[in-house]
Amino acid sequence: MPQLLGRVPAPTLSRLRFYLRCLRRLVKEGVKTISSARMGEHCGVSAVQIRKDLSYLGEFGRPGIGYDVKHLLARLTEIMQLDRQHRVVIIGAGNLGSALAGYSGFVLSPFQIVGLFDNDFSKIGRRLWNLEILDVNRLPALNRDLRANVGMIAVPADSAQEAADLLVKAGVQAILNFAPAVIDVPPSIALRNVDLTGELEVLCYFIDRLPV
Amino acid sequence: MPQLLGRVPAPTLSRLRFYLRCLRRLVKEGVKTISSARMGEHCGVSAVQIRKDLSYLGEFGRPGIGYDVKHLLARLTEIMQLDRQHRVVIIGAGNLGSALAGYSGFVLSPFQIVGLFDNDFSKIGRRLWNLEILDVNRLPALNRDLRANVGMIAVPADSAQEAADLLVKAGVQAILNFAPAVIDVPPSIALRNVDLTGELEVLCYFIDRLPV
DNA sequence: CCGAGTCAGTGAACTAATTCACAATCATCC
DNA sequence: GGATGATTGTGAATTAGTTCACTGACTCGG
Repeated sequence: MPQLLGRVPAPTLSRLRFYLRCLRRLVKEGVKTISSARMGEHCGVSAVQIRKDLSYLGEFGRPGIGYDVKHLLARLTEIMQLDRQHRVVIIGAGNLGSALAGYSGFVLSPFQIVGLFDNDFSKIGRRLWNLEILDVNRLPALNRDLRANVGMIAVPADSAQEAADLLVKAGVQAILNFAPAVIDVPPSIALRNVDLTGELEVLCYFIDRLPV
Repeated sequence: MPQLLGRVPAPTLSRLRFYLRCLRRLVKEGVKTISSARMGEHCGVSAVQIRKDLSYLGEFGRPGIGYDVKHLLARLTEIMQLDRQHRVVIIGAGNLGSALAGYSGFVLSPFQIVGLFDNDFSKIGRRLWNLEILDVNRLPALNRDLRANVGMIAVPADSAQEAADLLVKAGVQAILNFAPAVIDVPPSIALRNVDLTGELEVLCYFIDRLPV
């Protein structure tokens, strides 16, 4: 495992997904090579920014030509560790949890939903998208078989920390938190937050304040 | 409308939602005043950072005391324009769109879902969460009555730009895009993107690369 | 009313990120 | 095979964001 962390700026890492997305489309369209300038147009990032970002990860391009689409995609996929399957459990079988469990974007992706958990006894035992809703308190025990390494938290803010603790105890390595709450996990576990209403709120700030 | 834009750094704006969230909880708990240090612990931001952030928006605190919780909450709410109702339409009545339409976080919030649209004739006309699913092509016309000023895009990447164009034509002022695609809107319209699989992908980068 | 302790606000120093400017590389055409 | 135009990779300059260090306001206890 190349220890690329620390040298790679966080904004660069966030932009990498745009490049991945763009490259996948280019592969589908049969495009063989692409310049940083052209790719920049596609994903709304300056050409220099793309070259700089990629330079943190290695040298992929050829002067005068550009980047080999397939090769760059393969390398980035590898660096992002998307070349292997990730087994995902979801905590919270409410609206959001159910939507995530059935999200079509996961088919043909390296992410496979292997478990759906809740603490509501009226939900436990029912089936959803071919998954049985399981008792969240049994998660650490059940994960010996499930072998999930990624967890998604889709519970109300009050129980988010509790859910996180159970995921940690279950041994996942990465957590995506959708609850509008600050949660605490050991430093060795990767954590990112997605805040729906938060994003909406920030959006409102800009209303009537943008240049025409 | 105070023209606070441009002077306020984007990261500050993103952190504001943490402060809002924290203040709302403090109000509920009956806390009267709070210092930047204490608030920092609550929302995982340094005390100086909080003071600096707030200093971009005005002077809210009193030396030796801290911030008056209710007052600060009211002022931030006003600045973020969350003191008025926002009318929201959702495009895409699939898994994600349905989950958003029924999201419980919106009750008692300034966001009210007033319309749910799709282009799939097998869905149009059906009801979901007390909303009739409407033909997305009629959105610009129907929004004269709906009067939505915010739109959420929950369609596949292919049709995201199309959805955005319809929202613009309908006259919304802000768009929250959940489709994994780069979309283009006039500069006067606020746009933010939420990228579920993208976040998951970035998360994977950190697996096995975090310090123990 | 004085002294000790708390805490907001902020210019200055520092750190991180982006953009600039340009040398080096490569295909192509004549 | 040398000139031309395209394009990468990167040190240097610039810009943006964060943290430091300190001033001055305020409370409280005696």
